Amino acid sequence: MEKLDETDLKILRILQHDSKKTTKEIADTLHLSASPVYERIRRLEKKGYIKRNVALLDKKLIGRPITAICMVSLRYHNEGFIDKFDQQIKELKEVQECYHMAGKVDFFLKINLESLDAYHEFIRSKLSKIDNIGVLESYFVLKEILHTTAYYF
Amino acid sequence: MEKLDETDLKILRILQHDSKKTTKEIADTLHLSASPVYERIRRLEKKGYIKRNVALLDKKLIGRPITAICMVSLRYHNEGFIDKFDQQIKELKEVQECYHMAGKVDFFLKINLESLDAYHEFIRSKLSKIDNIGVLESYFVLKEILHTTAYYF
DNA sequence: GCTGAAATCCTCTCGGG
DNA sequence: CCCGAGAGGATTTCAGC
Repeated sequence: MEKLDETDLKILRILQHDSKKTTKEIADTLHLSASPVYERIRRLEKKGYIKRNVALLDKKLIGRPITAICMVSLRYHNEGFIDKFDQQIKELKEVQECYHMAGKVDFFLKINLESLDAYHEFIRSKLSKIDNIGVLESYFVLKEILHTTAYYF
Repeated sequence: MEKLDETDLKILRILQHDSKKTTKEIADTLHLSASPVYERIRRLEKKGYIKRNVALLDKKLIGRPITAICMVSLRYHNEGFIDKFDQQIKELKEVQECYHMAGKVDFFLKINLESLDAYHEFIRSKLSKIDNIGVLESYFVLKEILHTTAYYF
């Protein structure tokens, strides 16, 4: 698939907001029959445009109300050290997002936990155990103003 | 629903990783028949534990490869000003996440765009048009180390 | 709350334009 | 690329335990 046409884009826009829409429903809004929509979705999945389908949960209801943003700078910046940091971060299930950044801060982390106590314990027993961390700054989310997984395109 | 039992939790853990799993598949792994799994999922949706089901797209393939983290501090902090900021941010489709923070930084924003030029234009023509912004600092994502919507529970 | 069966709807395939 | 039809499954409901 070299390029997506407008129909593909429309399908992606629908599915990134509601992946439970049936092919028939989508077909109806696009004035098509089910088969081409079905085939297109399958192609979009196969080619990686759609990475996965997930349920988004309510973090407060499931008992993980605390979100922290953590800014980390490494002490040493050789390739080996950065790769090792990557690996170690991926082991930490509490980390939802981790980005390697350009600039004076090396990494942004988004961490989700059940309480502030748990955060304290997380920093103490897990994050600070990772070698090579120079600076570590934590910020706490007071309120989620906006949170979507959809892209604007 | 006052409290979730272990079966509910297992269902949520499965669905937040793959919402396309059929009730039958889930029922098999939990050694149940399809009906109770079906009923539980419906209850979990109705009660808000499951907020929505979405397709996660590949941002590079759909042409939105640039992610920026933006830290914003307001000049004035009255209630009215904060609410107004919330409202104005929600209008900006390029903003995927916005958190009101505790500490010297007031807001974290995650912004997704097609290019650095588009980011420049976004700041110039949209973000900086919002009243009351005091400090605005941008960071760019070099590499996404980890990005999941699943919670660890 | 669970099971099993039955009805309905959707998914998925395929012949044809 | 699309349509339409048909077989096989999944969803959804419900009586019974």
